[in-house]
Amino acid sequence: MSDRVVCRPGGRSARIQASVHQAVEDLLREVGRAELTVPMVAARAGVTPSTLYRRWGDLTHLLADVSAQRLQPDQALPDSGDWRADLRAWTEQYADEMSSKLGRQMLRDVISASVETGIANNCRAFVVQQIASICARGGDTLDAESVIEQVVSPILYRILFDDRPADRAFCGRLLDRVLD
Amino acid sequence: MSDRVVCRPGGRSARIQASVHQAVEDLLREVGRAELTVPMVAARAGVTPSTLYRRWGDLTHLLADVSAQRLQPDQALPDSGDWRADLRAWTEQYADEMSSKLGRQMLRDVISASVETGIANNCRAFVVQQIASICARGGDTLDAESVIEQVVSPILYRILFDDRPADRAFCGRLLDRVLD
DNA sequence: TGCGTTAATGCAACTTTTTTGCGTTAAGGA
DNA sequence: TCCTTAACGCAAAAAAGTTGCATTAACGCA
Repeated sequence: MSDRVVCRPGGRSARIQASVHQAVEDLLREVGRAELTVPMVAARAGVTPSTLYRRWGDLTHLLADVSAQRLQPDQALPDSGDWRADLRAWTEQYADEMSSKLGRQMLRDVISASVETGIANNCRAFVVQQIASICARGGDTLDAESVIEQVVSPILYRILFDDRPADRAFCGRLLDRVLD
Repeated sequence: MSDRVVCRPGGRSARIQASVHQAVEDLLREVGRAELTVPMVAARAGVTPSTLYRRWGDLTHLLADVSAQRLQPDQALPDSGDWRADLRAWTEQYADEMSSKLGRQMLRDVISASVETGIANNCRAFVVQQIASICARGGDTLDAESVIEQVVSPILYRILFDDRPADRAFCGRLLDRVLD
């Protein structure tokens, strides 16, 4: 499973994991999520399907694992000197990224796997950390928790449950509210 | 598919749909979501698996269909005379329902299927309608959209991405904010 | 009511995916 | 270097998913 303790992470295991992750990312672009299968990933990665089934359980958990890792290494936070502007920029980029087809798929996979594994909690922690570091620039007059509740949550709700887009205007309205 | 136009809804089709839905609900309680399979549902419902594959496509869409229907016929909204109290009661019950294991599974299924079908949008519409009817009691001094953004969204974010519970205290804090 | 049309289902053969047992490989430790 | 064993490859078996064709029964129409 994706959250298991890797008991023997040296050489081979790490090599296979990297190969599999790469295969998933490539195939997601080439054939799309709907057509993706475990045997297909295995063939591309040069391993037997049984390896994937044993390590990740099923396609959902494998995709969740890849997605969770993809969610981590965003680019470094830009610092314009104006923390409010930085927060605006971060929010708009976040909304944009999550609204994309790939972003929605990642959300879906992470949520699906999260019912048992709590992998989504890690993604949240990462987002909190990014927001907190921006808020710190403003002397913590605004806390990350408020941003999560009043900005991030409504954006994700839009993406997941609403046909209307989480566009710039929407983000701006949410930010105006939380920034007093 | 769940959102297809039912061209011939009379007699048999309706009977099969009811039988299948019932089978899903029963089996969800008996064996749980993880062990549920299409052939299992088919056997319980007394139909062939191919019927399910043809009508619903796969297990995810079938479960999303059942979940979406389950989300609709809640009990009638209680009217205590105090619309703010009604909103509080509705919110707490909603959070409670969605926080349960079954609730989280339903959210997961609806979201998963929603990437293509937009079935989640229907669920949102229903929630909006319920909230709006409560807000109407207060002369629309509060609009449903605000409640969605500032109360429902953070609750669902908690359930989906956070280990901490969406408990009474949390709901209360959100409501206090939106009620000025 | 009776009849024709055809959507929807049942059945069975077939393909693909998933599981499982067992032998082999290679990482980590003594 | 050797030993232990986690992780993998392979292949057989089980299960799930697909598809073509025959049958059933809903719906429209006279």
